[in-house]
Parts: sequence; C-alpha cells; structure tokens
Amino acid sequence: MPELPEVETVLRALKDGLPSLEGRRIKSVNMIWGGVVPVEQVDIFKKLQGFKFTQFFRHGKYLMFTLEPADADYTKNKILVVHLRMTGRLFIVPDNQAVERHTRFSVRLDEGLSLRFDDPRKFGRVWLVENICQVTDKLGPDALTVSWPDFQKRIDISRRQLKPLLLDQAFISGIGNIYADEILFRAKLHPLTVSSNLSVKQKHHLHETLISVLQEALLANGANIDGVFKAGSFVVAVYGKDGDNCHICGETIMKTRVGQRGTHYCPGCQIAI
DNA sequence: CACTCTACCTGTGCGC
DNA sequence: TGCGCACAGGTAGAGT
Repeated sequence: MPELPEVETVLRALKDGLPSLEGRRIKSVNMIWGGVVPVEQVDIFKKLQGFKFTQFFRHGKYLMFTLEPADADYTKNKILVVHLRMTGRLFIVPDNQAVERHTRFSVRLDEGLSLRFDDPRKFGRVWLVENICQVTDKLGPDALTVSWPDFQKRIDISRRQLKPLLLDQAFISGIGNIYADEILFRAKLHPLTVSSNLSVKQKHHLHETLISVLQEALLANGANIDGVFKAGSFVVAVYGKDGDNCHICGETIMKTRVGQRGTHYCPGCQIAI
C-alpha cells in the first residue's frame, strides 16, 4: 500500500530514473479500463497528443505532473494527477512491451517509451486539473515537511484519537495505515490516546517522530512487509506483527480495530493517556 | 465538529 | 482439492 515514502520513491524514479519521464512528449493515450479517469474527462485524455511532461510534484500521496502543450503556451498547461491508492503502480516500459492483465492506463511517449498505470484492485485514479491547488487545498500540509509551528497549531485545535487523526489527510497529508502504526509505536503513544490529552512536549515528540520515521522509510525507498508489500527495505516494527514479541520490551504485539482500521500496537511500550 | 458506516475492488489465505 | 468467505485498505459521501 503506497504511502508517502513509497509515493515519493515512485516520483523520484520517474523524474531521475533511466529512462526519465521528464521532457517526454505524449504520442497517444490508451485508456484500457475507463473507470480509472472521471467520466467527464475521458474525451480530454484522448486529446493530449503533443503535451510534454515538464514538472513533477508530490503532496501527501498525490502525484502531479505538469503537462505543457505542443505550442508551449503555458496558459494551456494541464496537471496530470495520479493517486495509487492500494495497489496502483506507475512506471515506464519500452513501448513495445505488452500490456499486462492489470494495466488500466497506458501513455505512449516519444523515444519508444510508454508510461503504464497498473492496478489490480481498480482503486487508483488518474485525472486532470488546471491548478495544483485544486488537489492541495483540501489536504493538510505534507507530512514529510510539516513544520513544528504548523503541526502544533493543527493538533492544538483537535480532540481526536491519535490513530484516526494521523490518517486524516486534511490534518496532515501522506500517512496511511502502516506508517500511522509505526509512528505511534516509535513515539510510544497509544493509538486511542486523545490528542488534547498530550502535553506540549509529547506533541513535539510526535512531530519529531513522524518526520524521522518517514525520512528513514524514504531513505530505504519504502517499506518491506513480509508477503504483503515489498517496495523498499524499511522494516516495520508493529504493522502485521501481532503475536510477535516487541523488539523493545518483549511484550506481545496486539491487533485491534480503531475506526474500522486494523491497528497494531505494543501494550508494553504504548500506554494510553 | 467528530464519528461511523458503506461503497468501491480483487488477490490472498483461511477454515471446513 | 475445492469451495466460500473474510480480509486488506484510501477516499468520498452519506448519515448520526
């Protein structure tokens, strides 16, 4: 399940990898499963020939690419937005490589390349906006770069359980179920603890911890979870580890449900406040 | 405002 | 072996 570190890894691969998507022009768009784009945008996607990938952005789990038209009139720029959701993958292949079973969307590029969007569960989405703000306005600040004053301001007006709070993309953007559990474990905070019960020091520690966990995961190119998800090499401590012994205190890691979500925690390390 | 529930999907892995 | 079913999860939208 791609969360912020995995999405950033995808972005860097497309931007800095070989081959790179940067500067590539669209020759044609092949919508293999129409449900991947909004119904009202299907026709627009068919008219993207000549547009060039120029700038790359990420905010939370949203990938965004500036498309510049063939006549270089920047007033006609479009932003391609991609959300991988659960099982989406975005990557470049040689244009002659066969489309796979779960390929939903394929963009033929110049230089014999093709941008593919594969997604077994059909949760991922691709769409166009005029301005990045149309995506970011409904989101909180990016979790990797949120400042302490901004984080403090936001958590100070909240009275919510920490787990659903971290998952709320309007609070801060980019944390999913895996990293929410990992961050709370590392910060030694119980998922059911209510944010307004934290001291300033504890809030500060939560902010520091969430940034360091995400940075570490990014350095490892994402998480590696036995048999489930193996994007990079970041090793999780609690997610999916229920029944195992905590590597800090030795207590048995528990799994419960918080707000309909599977939640893993160590009852020894994480005491509810 | 905070929360809960449901729908959207399908591959996986369990119990019988 | 095979069948059926629960489960996984991000987000939108509706309801409490």
